[in-house]
Amino acid sequence: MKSPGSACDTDDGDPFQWDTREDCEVRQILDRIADKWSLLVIALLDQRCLRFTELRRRIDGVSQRMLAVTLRHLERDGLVKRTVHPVVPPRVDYELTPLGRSLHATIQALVDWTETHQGEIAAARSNYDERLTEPAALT
Amino acid sequence: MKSPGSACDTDDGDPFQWDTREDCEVRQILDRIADKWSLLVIALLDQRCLRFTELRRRIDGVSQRMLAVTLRHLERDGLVKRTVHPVVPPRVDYELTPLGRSLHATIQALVDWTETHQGEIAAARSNYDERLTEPAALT
DNA sequence: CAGTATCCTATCGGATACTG
DNA sequence: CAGTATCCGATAGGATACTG
Repeated sequence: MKSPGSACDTDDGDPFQWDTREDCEVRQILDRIADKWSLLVIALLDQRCLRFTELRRRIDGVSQRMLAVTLRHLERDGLVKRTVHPVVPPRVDYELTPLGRSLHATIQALVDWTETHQGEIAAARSNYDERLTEPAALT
Repeated sequence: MKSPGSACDTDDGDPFQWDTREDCEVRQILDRIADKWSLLVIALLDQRCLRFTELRRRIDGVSQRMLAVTLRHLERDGLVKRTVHPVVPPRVDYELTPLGRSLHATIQALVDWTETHQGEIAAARSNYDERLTEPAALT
């Protein structure tokens, strides 16, 4: 029943299935940190508390809208604490919660991995790309 | 020059800037694992080598197109090895490279974090949401 | 200052049809 | 079996204008 001579045995009898859709828990947090600006915001706020405009200045290229949306998401997930000071002009401080700091520490492992292996990845990409552009060495 | 009475000192004099755009290295791999199917493919292939159709069956809801695109990306980044067996009907095996296994191990930390803290996240969301729907307790 | 509202576009990903 | 090609809708995100 099994195809021999292969490194992979294909007994697809065992029906091990994964939580394939959005109900997978890790998706929730992955969608959060993977969007364009969240990770940057978390990294900055882990250094110190910042105001809205300070964040805008430090994150080059972020639009006012997207910074607001990003902060709202992070606040909703309990990763960022928003503090409104009732003064004029208004002043709002953003800081990481303990949960946010904990997440940032965990993400740091991924950042470190990327720095360590970025050379391998770049090499793999070059290899893959040139293999497509010059299909010369066939023999 | 500084606004006193705040927990946050706002000396925005220090110009610590981040790599805000796509040239940030971690973005490369974050964009890879954060798309809809890559993480699932990596997780499955870390258990064992699989064929195209086997992956399709195990990943409920993935389209033929997106599975192909996902695998091509992972292959290009050197995370997945593609092996074509010259037989009819064609047979193609996919397996993680050592680099891919290494990445999956690193991601696992994030998965574990999510499982540990999903309760806190859910609680924060409920809290945030109900605070919007019932703005009653103001006093 | 710290947002919200509106509009618009680019990319992601699904459905379907076709092929070596 | 293992894809590719084409079309098409949904959504992320940018630009701009307005507000408490």
